[in-house]
Amino acid sequence: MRSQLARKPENTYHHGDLRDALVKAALREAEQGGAEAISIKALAKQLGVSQPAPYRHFADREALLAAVTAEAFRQFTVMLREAMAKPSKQSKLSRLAQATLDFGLRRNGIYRLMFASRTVSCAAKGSELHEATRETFDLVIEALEAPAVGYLRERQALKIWAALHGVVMLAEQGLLTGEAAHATREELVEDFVSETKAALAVAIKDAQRRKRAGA
Amino acid sequence: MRSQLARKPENTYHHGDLRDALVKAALREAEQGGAEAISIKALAKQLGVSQPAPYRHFADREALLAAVTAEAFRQFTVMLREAMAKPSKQSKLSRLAQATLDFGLRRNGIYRLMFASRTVSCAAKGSELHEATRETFDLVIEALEAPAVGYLRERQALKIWAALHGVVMLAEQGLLTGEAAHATREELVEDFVSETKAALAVAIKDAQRRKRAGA
DNA sequence: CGCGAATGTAATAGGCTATAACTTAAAGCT
DNA sequence: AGCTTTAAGTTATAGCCTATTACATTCGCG
Repeated sequence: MRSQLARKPENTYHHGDLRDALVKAALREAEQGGAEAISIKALAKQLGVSQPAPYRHFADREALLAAVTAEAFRQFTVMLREAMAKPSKQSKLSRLAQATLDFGLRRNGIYRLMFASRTVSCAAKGSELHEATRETFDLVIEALEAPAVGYLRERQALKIWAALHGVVMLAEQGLLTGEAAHATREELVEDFVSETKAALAVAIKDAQRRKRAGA
Repeated sequence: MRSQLARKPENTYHHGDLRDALVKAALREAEQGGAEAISIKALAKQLGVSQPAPYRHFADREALLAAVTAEAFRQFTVMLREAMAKPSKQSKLSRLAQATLDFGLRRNGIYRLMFASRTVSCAAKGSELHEATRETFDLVIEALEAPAVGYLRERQALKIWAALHGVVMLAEQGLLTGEAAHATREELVEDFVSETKAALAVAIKDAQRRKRAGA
């Protein structure tokens, strides 16, 4: 198998691994401009194949976008895992949160593809994509480092996950820049992290008290 | 001036108010499908004018999108004001929050145009669009119904604003549906509302104590 | 009334998606 | 090895969309 980003060599007929090369190249295009920046024709040219060649691997543009988004989720998940595994003074949750913020801003085109496009919300319930989003969310639960306490752990995970996405959104929109901000993105994120930890601590203590009372 | 949504009458040369009609019609198209659903050609046909006619009013598609987004912000702001003004047992903040959620889900295509597209983040600092986003944010501050306490009021506004956007995002993505959710969107939003009120109350008491100590 | 500016039209160029019909090469079978 | 099947790529082409150019019509103001 040949390198995935390579152009087709001049005098060969087959590319070698066009499908993968398309996804990777599309991901690079989407980094800044989002889904709109992905053009099948342009990708084909870039990789040195004819325009219709990509259609051997993807039924249409939507199918390519779905594959790209799934790959984006995989990369995102890997990145979060690394951030959580890295030894640090910060808590796992804090590291996950800051890593999410970083990803959302640095690779915003891809981030929008993942969290603000129709591609995902249209994904069927059992689809590769839908599973990928749940897997990422499971990572958030893991980052809480809390025992299961009824449904409260999932709820806290949902809440901080939502809050993080919101911070990325506002930051990208320019509401968190300039002198008007009164708080950096990182500070806001840490606020949410602390609140989550506090709420979880209360929930855990409550659960223990109920357990003792019941025993 | 003729009705803004009307087609051009059969035998007239001028439409009457094409610019406005284009914006309104585009807004209707974007309601479900977002920016991608807006086609200048299709709009022209719909309104009974030739394809190039819209270019008399907008330099290019981007310009139309910007105008549509600005109009969307105006409608959004009006809607929030109405929700806040309506007499209710709920607090202003709660009503603003639930109204935001409602708008974000019901008119998701438009919502994405407003909060998750490049159109806004590319808007210059003094532009119509940038001002519109700030105006909306000022409404959030107003909804807090709290006195200015250093920068803390703005910070709380930013936080709940971010959280609300995150909830819309997750809901649209399907993470808040099904048995797995353990919390409705509305409950999550109310959680954030309560936390914001609590945090503000603390901040206000703190400020008063500092004032007394200083006096 | 008449003229200029605003607004609309027809014709056209160029980019993109997607399909159809044909070609090449790789992989499997005897 | 030689034949066949199939995966993967090519050329040609249709159709939609954006955008521009050159021309036509109407509105409104002096």
